[in-house]
Amino acid sequence: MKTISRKQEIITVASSLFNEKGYKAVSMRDIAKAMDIKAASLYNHIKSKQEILSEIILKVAEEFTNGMENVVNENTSAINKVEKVIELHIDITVNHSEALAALNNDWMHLEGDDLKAFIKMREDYEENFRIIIKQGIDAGEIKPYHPEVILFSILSTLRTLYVWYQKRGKLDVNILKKDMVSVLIKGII
Amino acid sequence: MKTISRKQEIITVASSLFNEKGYKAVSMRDIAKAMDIKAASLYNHIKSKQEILSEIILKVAEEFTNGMENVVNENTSAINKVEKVIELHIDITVNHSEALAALNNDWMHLEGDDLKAFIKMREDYEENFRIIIKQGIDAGEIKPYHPEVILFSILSTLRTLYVWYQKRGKLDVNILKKDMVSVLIKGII
DNA sequence: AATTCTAACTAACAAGCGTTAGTTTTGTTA
DNA sequence: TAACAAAACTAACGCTTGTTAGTTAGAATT
Repeated sequence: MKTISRKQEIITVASSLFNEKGYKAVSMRDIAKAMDIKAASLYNHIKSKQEILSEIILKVAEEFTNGMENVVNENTSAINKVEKVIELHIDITVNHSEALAALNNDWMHLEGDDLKAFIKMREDYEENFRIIIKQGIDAGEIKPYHPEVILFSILSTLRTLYVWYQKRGKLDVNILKKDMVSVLIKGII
Repeated sequence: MKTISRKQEIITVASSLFNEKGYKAVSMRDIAKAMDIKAASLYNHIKSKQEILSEIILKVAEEFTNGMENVVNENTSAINKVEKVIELHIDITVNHSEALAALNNDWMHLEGDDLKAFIKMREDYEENFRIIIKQGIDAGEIKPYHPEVILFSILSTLRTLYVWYQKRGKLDVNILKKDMVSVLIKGII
């Protein structure tokens, strides 16, 4: 089906523009111009501007949710799970760096059920991470700092990674994983 | 002069709204409504919406610049300087948490010289931090990880601190400093 | 009491917004 | 070659945007 691929094209172009200036600062005419068509033509492929935003955000949000689900259900040490979460973030960052801008900065412009779904996913994700860290502390694998501070510190770094990845032109994924795991883990064990 | 204080009031209210929804999603009518006046009345005190944004952003940006200047010129170890930078971020976060939202997410909506000035300040700031870290590595105080990864990791955490500070209701500043310094420093020494 | 200043107001503007309706072009299939 | 579907187009809609002009009410100063 051609329509689906054209829709995907719109979403990709929109992601890139949202990444630069944010959802509210990008008009349908901006998106159209970037594709060399007129704004009205976009509506042959998508229902609304909102739909573009929620497709961008919820798709990656689900990747995070599924990835975290897998990590949680693995039968390994807490430290190993943290390592897996770091790698999950890096994989998603490398594959969807522009979508992450919308996810991080424009999620509040989601509406209705999409907004609710996103917030729930985000809360669940943080809670799972929190549990992993607490288990690590209880097991003596992780230093007994305040878990909230550890969670915040690691998650901030991972969530902002997309900015740096875009700036410092496309580093090698495996080197990135090794370095990030070192810096983020060695501080807490 | 009363005008200055009324202008400050507008800036404070605007900061709060920008913090919630972002610069482009907040209209002059929104700001006015939050102050129980009409949008046109705002222009008795400010020149434009742009002016509100640049006053919010450049004021804190200068605090960062000055703070970093002081740290760089101190005569102590690199680790001690990193510690001072962390404390600088925490102090600014505690005093201007809502302005930091604009600084982090809406700086690209600055225009002309304001935009240029901001970008320069930001680059200089990062460069100063980078130099401190490199000196620490050379002196053997800091582990020889890739300096860029250390810089990115610490700076991401510090820059996102305002979000967590707002969420986890106003923690005690001194405890916060102690915890952050622990988690961020102990990982790299 | 007259004047000046401050800070609000109403009314309106031109431009831009997301979106719809109806039409035409384009490329593929019967 | 005629029919059909996909994807573009033009034109317009109602609404919101930042901002200006001109006016007015109240307080402070002369």
